[in-house]
Amino acid sequence: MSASASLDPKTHLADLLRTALASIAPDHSSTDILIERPKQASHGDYASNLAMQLARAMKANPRQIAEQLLAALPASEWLVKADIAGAGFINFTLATAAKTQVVKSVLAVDAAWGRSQAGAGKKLQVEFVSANPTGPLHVGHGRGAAVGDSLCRVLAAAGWDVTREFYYNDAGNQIDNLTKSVQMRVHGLTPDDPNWPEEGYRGEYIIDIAKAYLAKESVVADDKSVVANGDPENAEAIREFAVAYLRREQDKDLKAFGISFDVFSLESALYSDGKVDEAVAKLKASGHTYAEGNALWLKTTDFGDDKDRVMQKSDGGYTYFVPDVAYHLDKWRRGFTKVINEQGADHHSTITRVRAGLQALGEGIPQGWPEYVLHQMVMVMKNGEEVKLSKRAGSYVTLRDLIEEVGKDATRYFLVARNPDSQLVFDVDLAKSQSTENPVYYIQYAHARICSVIQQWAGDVSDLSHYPLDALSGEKELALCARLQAWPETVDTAAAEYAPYQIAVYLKDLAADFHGWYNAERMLVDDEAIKHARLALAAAVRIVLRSGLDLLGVSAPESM
RNA sequence: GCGCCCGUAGCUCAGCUGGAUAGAGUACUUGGCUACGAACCAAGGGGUCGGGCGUUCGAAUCGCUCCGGGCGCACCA
Repeated sequence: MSASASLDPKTHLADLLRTALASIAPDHSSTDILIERPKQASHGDYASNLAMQLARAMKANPRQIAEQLLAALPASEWLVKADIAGAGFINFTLATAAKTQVVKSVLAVDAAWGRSQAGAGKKLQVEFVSANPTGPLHVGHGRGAAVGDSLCRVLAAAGWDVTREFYYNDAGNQIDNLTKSVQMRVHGLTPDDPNWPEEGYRGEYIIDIAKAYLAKESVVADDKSVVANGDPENAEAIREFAVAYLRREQDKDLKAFGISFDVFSLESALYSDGKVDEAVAKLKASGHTYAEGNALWLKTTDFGDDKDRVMQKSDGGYTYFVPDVAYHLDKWRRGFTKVINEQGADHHSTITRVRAGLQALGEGIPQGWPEYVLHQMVMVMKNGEEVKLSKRAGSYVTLRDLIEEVGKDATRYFLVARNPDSQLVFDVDLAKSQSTENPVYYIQYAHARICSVIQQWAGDVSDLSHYPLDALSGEKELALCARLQAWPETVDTAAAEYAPYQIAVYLKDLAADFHGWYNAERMLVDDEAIKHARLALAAAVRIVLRSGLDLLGVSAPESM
């Protein structure tokens, strides 16, 4: 085979077309050449709409342009034929060898198949989950965790140097409410008590914290150990203990979910380190602030907001976005020229404000920085009814419940497999009672099946890459090859669009292609050439299934 | 009222950045284990892509406008 063997068919065809284009219309040689896979087999293996794209610019009939392109197309061993169809499509039919070579490519590089250098090793930070330490993680946090972590994995596969960060809002009113709530419980009072704070947290877990505090338990959370003081009157001690206690619980849940972070940032540290004061001083010096009605305002309208925002309240305290600005200035100074914040859509209003504040600083931070991935709300259905998520009311489904009842793999798959722009209905009953019908098992089953067959073959998997693939010629086999061929671009697209759900979609298709083939053909047949070629294909599928499941944070079991 | 997101088969969702006859799963109706794992496969019915107008060779995809649903529009975080 010629040098073309090192390329994938799509790139090869684009190169051929580019050569032809340069020869017939040098003026338009910079036109983007799009090669796509037709939905219908009768339209060939690949198709290009180049002639139609050029029609407008060249003021000519697309079919005539297509004819000229074909006449100028260099010969290729991979190309069986290229013909013109419809309004001016160019349909390519490839040699079988061009379609099956992907199996050798996959086996040669193993898990590296699908990894790219798109990110060029540049630093990138993803902040996700960032739950307030005021209660256990719920399903919404779970979605953020599943999407954020998977996004990190996909970006890393695409060549980025990824840092995972969790930001704790461990200061402010919510923490005061938490402290009051725990203190009430320490005194044995219940939410029915007339003195119970209106904004207090009513969940059962508050009782656990109060008990642990009175028992003078010690809590180790991430970076420090806190021993409960036990004094019912010491609000500061209660606050410190409650926050540490809940951070520990959240850490446990995240660990059970297969998620870890590189950096934990604390809002309280921004105050104690003087970073908030510094940001405020810079904002004041920028000339974008003004005093009105005993408060200090930031002219966010200078940066696209629809109205100005208060940054310092008349009681002297800062509004919540001020520490956010200080926090992001810190991110910027840490060298992250690319930052993605994964949050619930209810945080949408902060985006404009934080970006406006950052630009007002005059530090040269770009307009669109940081970037955001917002996931829409998760609606939890139980017993056919919607479960309201309210920490204060104390009725909600925790992430821990889901992991224990549905399993880590199914929970992660379910929460990541959908476009974050769409609302998610998590039917707990369905997830529990019909867990064997969850698509994640369908994908894992394909992996386990391949493992089983290869085990029964009892040969050396590393030999498979040396056998010829000529025996692969069936429709299902070639479709499977085409699917494998599409994996690297699937990863790249998912990374570029911050859309890990596309990995899940791909894996379902890959598993379906495999199951269909598996039921139609036997692998362990007497004919050695056929057996080896089919095993090689299966081994390649297994590699991609593993890689893909890993990107979702889902395990790839060898038996189920 | 303003901003963002969504609306595709009974239900849950894809749809490769504007391509050719809109696809999966589920549910329903059939068929396939003395064959490498039936947690699987094959076949069938099921659609005004929320409605309308526009942009062009071509629209589920882009623009405008209605309708419906969600989330935000604090000197809360």
